[in-house]
Amino acid sequence: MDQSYGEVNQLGGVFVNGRPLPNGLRVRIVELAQRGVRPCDISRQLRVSHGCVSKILARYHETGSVLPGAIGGSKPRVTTPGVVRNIRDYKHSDPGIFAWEIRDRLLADGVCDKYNVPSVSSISRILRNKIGTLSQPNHNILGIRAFMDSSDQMEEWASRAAAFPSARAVNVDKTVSSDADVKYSQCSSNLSGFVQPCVYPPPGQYGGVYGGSAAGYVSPGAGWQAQGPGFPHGPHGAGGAAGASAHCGDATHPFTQLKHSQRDGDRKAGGVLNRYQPHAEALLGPTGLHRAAPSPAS
DNA sequence: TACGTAACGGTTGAC
DNA sequence: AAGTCAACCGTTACG
Repeated sequence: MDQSYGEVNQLGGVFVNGRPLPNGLRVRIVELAQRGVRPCDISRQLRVSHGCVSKILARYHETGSVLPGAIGGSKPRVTTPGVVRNIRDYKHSDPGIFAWEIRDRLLADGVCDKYNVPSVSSISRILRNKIGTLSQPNHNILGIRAFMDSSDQMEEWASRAAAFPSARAVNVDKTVSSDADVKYSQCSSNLSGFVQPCVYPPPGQYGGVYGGSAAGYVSPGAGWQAQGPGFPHGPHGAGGAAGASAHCGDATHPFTQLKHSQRDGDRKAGGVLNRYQPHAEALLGPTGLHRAAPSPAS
């Protein structure tokens, strides 16, 4: 994390490998596209690779959000102690109950919703590895104590196509960058009316770097990411991000664009983004940058 | 030439 | 505390 940030692409633009373009630049891309500027021209004008322009526009059209997805983090577990306890109760009250019946009951009883209910296979595993052992005094002999082991949760998630509600949404603002405003604080644009370029926090950041030529590049400091805590726990989401503000010119605006998006299909299909956040639309507030008719896939 | 996208190398954050 | 893993990123190259 040194000053070594920043590389220059073929167009002379500066970027940081692995990090999202500043929101301001992302907004700018969408703005230009809405004005009818061709992607190739946007690419040249902003010195952003056409692939990136394509991705951002595709993402925007698909999800209505210009914001990057949440980077890093882990999936929230679904087999919480409470859920396991319920499963155990169901099993005790009806030893012959099937996993799928337990699943149904978890939903029916409101223990879980469709987004965080464990898969049948997960329930089976819980019954086998946890509940089963709990009722068998000799389970220690076998050393089967892996209660809520990590492999479990991963497997659960893998088997679970369902999305996890707001958990993901909340993660968005962590990548909320700020720099943008430095170069792209155009409150006048119609898009800016919806989304204020967010703030990559503090000084020394990377901001101002983007979109310019390499010559204009000022080695950014380490403050580039003032990301909040990870999504599962952090005060993200509408609340968390609402607390943040974005600068637009010398004015500050509440940052509200929290909409998360579906994965762009980079390497893996169906990123967590979409899985975690079926309710993302709810977060696309009036101030969020949205299309006329956002239609999140799925 | 313009564009979509797979591959790649990188960062991030929870576990 | 450090390592692993699976998300995400933007660039590049290819069709």
